[in-house]
Amino acid sequence: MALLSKSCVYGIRAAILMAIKGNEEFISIKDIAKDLNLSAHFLTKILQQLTQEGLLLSHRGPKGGVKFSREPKLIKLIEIVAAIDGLELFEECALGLHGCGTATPCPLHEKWSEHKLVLRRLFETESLEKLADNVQEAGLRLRTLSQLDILEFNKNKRL
Amino acid sequence: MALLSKSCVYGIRAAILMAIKGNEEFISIKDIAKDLNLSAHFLTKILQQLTQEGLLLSHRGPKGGVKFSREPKLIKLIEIVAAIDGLELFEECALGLHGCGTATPCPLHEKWSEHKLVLRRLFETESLEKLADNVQEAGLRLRTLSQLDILEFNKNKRL
DNA sequence: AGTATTAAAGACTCTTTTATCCTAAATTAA
DNA sequence: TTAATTTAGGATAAAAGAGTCTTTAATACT
Ligand code: SF4
Ligand code: SF4
Repeated sequence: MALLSKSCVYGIRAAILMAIKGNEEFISIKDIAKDLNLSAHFLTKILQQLTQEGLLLSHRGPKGGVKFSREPKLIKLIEIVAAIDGLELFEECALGLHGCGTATPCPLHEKWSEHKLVLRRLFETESLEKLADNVQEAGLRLRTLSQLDILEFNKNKRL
Repeated sequence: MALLSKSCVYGIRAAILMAIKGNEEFISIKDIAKDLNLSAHFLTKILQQLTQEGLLLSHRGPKGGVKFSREPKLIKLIEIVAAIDGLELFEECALGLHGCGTATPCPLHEKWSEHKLVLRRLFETESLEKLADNVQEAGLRLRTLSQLDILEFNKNKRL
């Protein structure tokens, strides 16, 4: 199990890429998909969710694409996670018990609920812009790697 | 996305139940499944993984069942997670990038790798016995709830 | 020896996630 | 107005996860 679904990871990567490109004009999803080495159709579906949540604005036709509805600086990672995976991760019990109540807490309750909060803060704190800066500084590596890429990487041990 | 797969959660619940029952004799999987309100066949599959990892001993035939290969006191939660879900959660990047290297870290690297460690320590620290005690003190609630149970719960708002 | 009990193993089904493909609707530009 | 471009949306397919069912093998008890 990964922490986030693949869709969510792709969504985050796309958002970081968009933040890097700035938010001046609409960016075509096809271009983003090409940069990330993803299927454009698939990415379209994912970004649709962000559009429906009001995080992105979209525009059809030539010169169309998507852009953030507000400054990337103000958009936190958790907003993207919430739109795609939901907030379950930060709100549910690690043991998956329903009918939670602090009156009769299940095992792990204390430690996990404390931890959930820390995790949540992490995603609430990180803004897209900060991540974008970080990517640029360190040398971008957002691209989904194909099998060939991985072979290449293993040969070169740097990418 | 949940933190742990359902199989893993079931495995942990079963293990806690077993720890509560003590480790004197083999416990029948059918009985555990009944207590947890799970399919016995399904639980068998899950516990098989723990047996194959050497965490449990199994024995067929009448009076057969499973028991821990060592004291529940010594068994940490992470061992069960490792056997069922693997350690990916504690070892992989939150953004799912391959070819990780601290030389050219991807965004989130610092925060997430720090956090991964905390999460790992949490699972490394909690022993089955401690959880079992906790369950008993607070009033056991390991049972998987059926839809009927949930209705019932919502009526009573306590379980 | 024979029967009942129990885990192991594998075939199979159902659901969810991931991914692809095709068509429709909106929009721009010529 | 026509053609090209681009997101939206639905149908479908493939893969993984969750769960069921049947058969087999081991074991204990009579
Ligand atoms: S008691 Fe705590 S850990 Fe258990 S379900 Fe409730 S919040 Fe989650
Ligand atoms: S750079 Fe850090 S976060 Fe990125 S893949 Fe490597 S370990 Fe994971």
